[in-house]
Amino acid sequence: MKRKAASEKESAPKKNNDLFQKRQLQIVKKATKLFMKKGYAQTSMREISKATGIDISNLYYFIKSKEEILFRVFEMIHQPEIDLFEKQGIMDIDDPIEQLRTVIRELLDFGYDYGEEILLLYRESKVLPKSLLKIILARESHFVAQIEEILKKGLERNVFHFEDASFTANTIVYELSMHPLRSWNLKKYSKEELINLLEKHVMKAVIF
Amino acid sequence: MKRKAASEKESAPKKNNDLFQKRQLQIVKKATKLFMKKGYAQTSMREISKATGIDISNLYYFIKSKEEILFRVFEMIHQPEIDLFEKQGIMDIDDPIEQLRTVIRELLDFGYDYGEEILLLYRESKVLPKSLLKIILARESHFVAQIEEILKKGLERNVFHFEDASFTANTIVYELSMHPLRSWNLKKYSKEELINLLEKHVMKAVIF
Amino acid sequence: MKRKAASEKESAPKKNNDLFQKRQLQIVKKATKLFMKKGYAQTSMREISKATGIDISNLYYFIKSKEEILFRVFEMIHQPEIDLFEKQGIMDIDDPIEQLRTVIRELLDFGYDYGEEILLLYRESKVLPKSLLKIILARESHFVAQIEEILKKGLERNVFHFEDASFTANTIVYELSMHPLRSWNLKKYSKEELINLLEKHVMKAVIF
Amino acid sequence: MKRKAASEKESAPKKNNDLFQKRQLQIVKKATKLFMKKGYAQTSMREISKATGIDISNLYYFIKSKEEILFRVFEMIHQPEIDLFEKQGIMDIDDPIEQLRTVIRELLDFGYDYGEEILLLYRESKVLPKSLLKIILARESHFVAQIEEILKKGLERNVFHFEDASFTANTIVYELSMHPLRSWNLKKYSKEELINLLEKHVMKAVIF
DNA sequence: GATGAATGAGCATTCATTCAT
DNA sequence: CATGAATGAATGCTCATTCAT
Repeated sequence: MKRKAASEKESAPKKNNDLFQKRQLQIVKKATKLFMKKGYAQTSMREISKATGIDISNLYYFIKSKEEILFRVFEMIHQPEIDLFEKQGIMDIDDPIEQLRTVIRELLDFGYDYGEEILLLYRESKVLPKSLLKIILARESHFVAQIEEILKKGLERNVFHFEDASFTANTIVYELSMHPLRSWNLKKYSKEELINLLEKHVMKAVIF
Repeated sequence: MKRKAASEKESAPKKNNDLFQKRQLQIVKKATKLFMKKGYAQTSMREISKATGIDISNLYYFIKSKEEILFRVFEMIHQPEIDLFEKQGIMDIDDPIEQLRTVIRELLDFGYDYGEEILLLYRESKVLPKSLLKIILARESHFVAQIEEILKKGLERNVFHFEDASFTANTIVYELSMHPLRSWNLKKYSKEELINLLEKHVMKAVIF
Repeated sequence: MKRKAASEKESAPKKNNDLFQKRQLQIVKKATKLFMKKGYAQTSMREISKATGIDISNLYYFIKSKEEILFRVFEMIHQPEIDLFEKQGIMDIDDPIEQLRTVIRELLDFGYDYGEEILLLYRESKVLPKSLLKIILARESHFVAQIEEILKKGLERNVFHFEDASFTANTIVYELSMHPLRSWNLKKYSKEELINLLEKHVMKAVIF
Repeated sequence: MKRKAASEKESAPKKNNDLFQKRQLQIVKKATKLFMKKGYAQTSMREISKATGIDISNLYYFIKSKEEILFRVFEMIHQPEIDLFEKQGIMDIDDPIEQLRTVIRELLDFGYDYGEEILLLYRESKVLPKSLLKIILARESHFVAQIEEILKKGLERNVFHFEDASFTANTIVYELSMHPLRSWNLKKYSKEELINLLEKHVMKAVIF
């Protein structure tokens, strides 16, 4: 129902300065919360304006369109996943079992805390135009590929057993989102219980 | 002036006749397609009107609100899942392994064909008011409970091994939705390949 | 989908500036005329938009709802009545007869010129929600109370005679609205004739 | 906002029979209640249909339009006023004072009991097209004229004193509607108190 | 007499976005 | 950087009324 093509304004690369980026971040963060609570379509720019305290026309000084906000929300959600591999030095762990276990634990932890954000990702992707959606999915794929690598290494060293590395990597990533996507049926488990159960479930799938 | 309170509207379940129900079905079916393609919020009643060929005001003769359409869409999607257990005589199979395998195959098949519908379910549930959402989730829970039963039987007979029946049942149901939810990363697999891979993955999780 | 609850809208009393208030006044004034001519329910926002030359969506920038317009119409009609006592120094007149006569003359004059507005008040009050209606009625009561005071003073000084001050004050106020409410049967009288007749009628009721 | 001219259908004078008129009455009575409670514009034909239990399209078999219902409502409200003079043999009373007093008492009594109906009359007259409104107003005028006659007789016999018979008759009729029109400010009085106060007020105006 | 289905115009309100200052 | 005002299109929904059976 878009009003107009986002129109590639690009007008103002003038602001690389802090304030500009700070404001953008502020907008995206508040928007994330609103989108999670009410859904993207049900959240109006006026509400984002009110929540941030930034006047509605000024809002458009910092972002090009509502769509761009959603895109940046998605970017922001992905960031921690990406950081994971870099910051925690996971790729440096040699033992594949240990390595996978670490990834899983970290991700489950993340998935538990950022449940709503992940849900948002699944729920509202459709809103994005193909071009932007592609960027998001590419990030995801890269992430899956990293897990695939770990799996392959384990397969070579004969500590993992499974048929198809790519499929298995996907399964693992998918399972890590189980809690956010099905939380209503998992309320009876504590965070620790759930993480333990899922960890075992995933490891079982690759070990035997 | 606020729209009239939704009250006083219940009144008329007078229409049990064919045409009425046929029209309702027609509306819900077309709406399903539109919702899948564009998202619920992005689909207007006018579009549904156009797609069904039913005048917009007449549309409201058959359904109470846009929300009701979504609810009925969800109901309709759930129906085949529910039928599964009843129509296929699955609950009559004695051997748990055989029984679970049958359920999985049936469900995967279903999940493959109705991918977009399932996606819709995950994506747009949030739109429904709590009261209606509860009804949808109750159906889901019932469905999960049936799988849990199979699992428990297998556990008693010592052919299945896992820690927590409820959790495992949830996992299985969740995995069955993997294809619809992550299709973009699974395009390289044929339907058969995917079903085989998933079947093995699930069975592995309960057998060992 | 119900219109959003009226809540969260209060937010912005930010605009004290001229244009904003000027526009509001412009809207209310035009609306008054339309409401008088066609009735509140029969006047659409589109018509108000057209009459004011303010785009319909911009209209909503200045007023919250059609209902609010009606409320402001009522407020505006009441204002001159209220001003009467303050501006004309009526409360400073000592002689009750002279004082009452002045009030009557002023009000009749007002009632004659603002006949349609008063009619509107009687006709459309029902549209307002209780909370707003209360505000309107409170103003009326205050006005009646002021006349009651005059009457009581006259009673004490033994120049007025009647049974019940409150009732009589109400009667007087009511009679002042006679022309607007029954104009169709009073067309044969000129403004002066009518004012004279009514003045005598009212004075008679309190003097003897 | 009328949809279409009432279109002088006239199609069916076939039904002079009881049932037809009974149904009409039933409709008008229920409609009166709804109009009083919610206002004419805010009452939909669907609601009238529901309240009467008569199917909405069948409703149109008995009445030509929503407008006609309102007209008949007005007719019905007027009827008792008209009956008054005939049924009670008021016109046969010789003494003007006694006669006027009787009229007043009867009318006040009526006005008290049918307050809401009278209010409806004042409130919604505007909805009627001129042609129908004329009929209603003619009835009113006839009614006023009857009171005028009584006044004139009293004037001739030198028991009444006032300047203008027509004006005074109008005033009296108007005052008789005081309770319905200003009930919010008169709640503190009982029916008897109010009738007594008003009776004295009116008689005072013609006697001295 | 009664019913279900249809019609088409209309409604109040909200939206994302832009412009001039 | 910030603000008030404007724009124009869209939205979900309801209306009085009529038609064919």
